[in-house]
Amino acid sequence: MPRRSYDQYCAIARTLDTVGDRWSLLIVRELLAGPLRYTDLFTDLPGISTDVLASRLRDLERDGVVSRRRLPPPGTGSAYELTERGGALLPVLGALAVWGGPSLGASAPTDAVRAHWFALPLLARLAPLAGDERGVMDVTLPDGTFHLRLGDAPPGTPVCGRGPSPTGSDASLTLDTATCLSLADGTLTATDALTAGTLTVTGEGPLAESLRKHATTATAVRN
Amino acid sequence: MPRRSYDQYCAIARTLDTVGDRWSLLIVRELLAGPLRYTDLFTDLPGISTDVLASRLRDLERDGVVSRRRLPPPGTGSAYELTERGGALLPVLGALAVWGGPSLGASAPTDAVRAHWFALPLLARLAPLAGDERGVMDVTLPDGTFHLRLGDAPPGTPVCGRGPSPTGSDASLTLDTATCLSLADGTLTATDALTAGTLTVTGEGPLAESLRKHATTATAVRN
DNA sequence: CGGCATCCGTGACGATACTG
DNA sequence: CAGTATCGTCACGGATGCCG
Repeated sequence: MPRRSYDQYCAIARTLDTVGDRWSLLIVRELLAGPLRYTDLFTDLPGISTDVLASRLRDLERDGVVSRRRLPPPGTGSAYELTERGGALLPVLGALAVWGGPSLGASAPTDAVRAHWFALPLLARLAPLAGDERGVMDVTLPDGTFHLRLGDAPPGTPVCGRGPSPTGSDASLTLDTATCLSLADGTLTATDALTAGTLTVTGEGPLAESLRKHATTATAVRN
Repeated sequence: MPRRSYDQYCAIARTLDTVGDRWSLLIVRELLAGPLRYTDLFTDLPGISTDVLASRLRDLERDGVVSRRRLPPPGTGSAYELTERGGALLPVLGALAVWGGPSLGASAPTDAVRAHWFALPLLARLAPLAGDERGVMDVTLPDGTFHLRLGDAPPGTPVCGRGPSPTGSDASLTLDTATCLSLADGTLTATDALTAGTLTVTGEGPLAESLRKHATTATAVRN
C-alpha cells in the first residue's frame, strides 16, 4: 500500500492501494514464475530503478504479497517469493494479459522481450483445453523456453517458470512467434492452431492426450 | 497510455501502459455503471483532482477506452462512456474486486462510501448462480440501491448502474451490509446467504427462479 | 454552472554513484 | 550481491481562475 491511499471503501480501490503502484504488478508477474533474488528480479524488469525495486519489495512484503527467504547454504543472499495471497493475484494478471493481447501488435524497437512473458497469456488461453488434467508443460518458442503448470497445485507452487521444467514435463508444446501472438491476442484459438499444425504437442501422458483430443474433436465436429 | 511506457513486449505491461496510471481503473469502474458527465464523475471519485481527471479522460479517449458524446438537447454538456474495448475491462475489475474482498475489512473513518461500489464484487459472485438466464436485478443495501445486468448483453450496455434499473428489473435482491461484506470477501457464498435468509430474492421471472433454485438445490443436497 | 486550464508545493520516479 | 544515497525531473493533489 502506497503512502497515498484512495481512501475508498471499495474492494477494487483496496486492491489498487496494495498493488496499484507503478511496477508492483510486474514484480508479481516475475515472481509467479518462481522465487528470484533481487538482482535477477532487477534484470528481468528492464527500466525499473534499484531504489524503486527495493521500495516495492518492502511494501509488498509488509502487505503480505511477497515474502523474503534466506537461501540455503549452496546459494548466497536471499530470495523473494509470492505468499499464497500473492499467488492469488494470478486471475488479475490473467485478465490483464487477455485484455492486452489485442493491443500487443508488433514489438517496438525499444521494447524489451522475454520469452516467459508469454507464459501468462498462453496459460489463460490453454487452461480450458487441459480439462481436469494436471501437469507441467514445456513451451518452446523461437526466443526461448518456459513451462506452465496446468490444473490445481499445492498453494505456493509457481504456475510457470523460466526455462524447461526442472522436474520433467508431462507435455511439450512447440510454436512459432506468429502463432504465439495470435493465441495471445485471441484471434486464433489453441484448437485451431493444433488443427493447423502450427502448434504441436508431444508427450504421452493424459495431459498431452487431453490437449490433442481437443484438436481432433474440433476437427471431427467441423467435418 | 502515460508518457512513460514500460517498453516491454508483454501483454500485461501493455495493459498497464494504458490503464495502469493512478485513477484510470477507478474511472473505468465508474463508467461501467453507465455514461457520466465530467462533474458527476468528479463527485463519485473522491480525492481525484480536476486536472488529473481531465488528463486521464483525454488519455483514455485517445487509447479507445472511453468515448465522449454530446448529450441530446434535454441535457447540457457532454458525457463520457466506455467503448466496447473499455467495457471489456470488466474481467479485470472483477478479478481486482475478488482479490480485494478479503482485505476490505471495516471501513476507515476517512473512507468514502458509495453503494454501487459493491456492484462489481457482487456481480463476480452472483454471475455463476444466474446460469444462462439473462436479465436485470435490483440490489438494495441499507446505504442505497443499484442494479446489475446478468448474462450476455449487447456491447456497450452497462453491466451495472446507480439506483434501481430505469427499465424495470427481473429480480430484486435485498441484503444487509454484513451479508454484502461477507459475500464480497468470499467467506459467505450467495447460496448460503439465500439458505440463511440474510439474502432475499423477489421476482417472478426465470432469472429470479434460477437464483432461488440454487439455494433450494444446495439445501436439498446438504440434507 | 459545467468543464476544464493554470499555478504551485510535495512527493514519487528514474538514473547514476556509492557502500556494507 | 543487495541494496542505500543523492539529485534532477515529473506526476500528483489542492486551490483558484477562466470561459462558454
